[in-house]
Amino acid sequence: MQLSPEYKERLDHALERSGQRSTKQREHVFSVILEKRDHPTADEVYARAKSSMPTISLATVYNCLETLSESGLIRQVNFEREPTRYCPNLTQHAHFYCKESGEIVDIELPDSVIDHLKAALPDGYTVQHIEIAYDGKCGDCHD
Amino acid sequence: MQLSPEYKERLDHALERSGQRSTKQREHVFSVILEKRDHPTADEVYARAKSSMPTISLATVYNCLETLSESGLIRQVNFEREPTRYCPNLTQHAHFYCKESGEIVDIELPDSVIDHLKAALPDGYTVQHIEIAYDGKCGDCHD
DNA sequence: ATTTATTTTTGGAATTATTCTAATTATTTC
DNA sequence: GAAATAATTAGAATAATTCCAAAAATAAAT
Repeated sequence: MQLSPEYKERLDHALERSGQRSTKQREHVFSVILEKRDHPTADEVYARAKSSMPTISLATVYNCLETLSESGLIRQVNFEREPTRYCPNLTQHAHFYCKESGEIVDIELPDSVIDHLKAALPDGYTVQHIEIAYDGKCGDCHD
Repeated sequence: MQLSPEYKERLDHALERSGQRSTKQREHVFSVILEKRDHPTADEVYARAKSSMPTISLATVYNCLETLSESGLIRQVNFEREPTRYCPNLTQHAHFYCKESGEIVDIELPDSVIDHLKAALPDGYTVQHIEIAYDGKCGDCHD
């Protein structure tokens, strides 16, 4: 429930870099996301955050998630029309959504795959981000 | 504005296969999507559909897009939290979203790329679909 | 062919995730 | 510590989509 010194420092630096203040709420939301390394929705983050900071509001959770994303400390993950989820894993990875269990699993991707994907683009295109989402059935959901 | 015989047949077969009826509205929505091969939202489809079928309702457009998707005649495309778009290109392809022009471009992907992506999955996982969305700047938007 | 049963369409209301607003509170700067 | 700036809050507003119940269309059964 407490942000480790190195993450606290990372947070402060990232916020400073983008000209924003370090606040109790931002720190708390960040710690909530780091604590259980899954892919919670804003509502879930709100529920978890409230348990040790009962006065925090949903609007603030949305605000914090937004600033954390902008500062590059977390990532947003979207599946179809479902509510946006938030992810503290900053490495280059894709997401696998298991239609059976609802589980979302990070899939680490070798650079070579990304290179191949970039090579598929027409000349003159510059890429900022590639979002890759699998769906299917995860290992636990097989017989 | 008129569905060609081969597409009419394809529509009827696909609907029959999934136990649904062929209706004027479904046919019309399908033709609207095929006519201009871009990536319209439901609202845009509604606007285009109304011009030659003024009585069609937005709810029906949503219904038709849903049944066409379920029958495998069109695909849904999602970018972040933006409204769902619909795409008549059924080949294996990704989408490039140009942040400058808003343009969405189909990117054809060689099988090898898909194979590499599948290979990145842990053992025991089965994939149903892989959604790949690039964003960045397209060729037209460079100096 | 009519009747009966099943699907679709329709317009509007309801839902849901998210954003906006204006007032209050906290943080930084002078 | 006072003034300026930024962040938080609660609740209202928004926007895409879905739900609903009645009317219309299509198919099946007599």
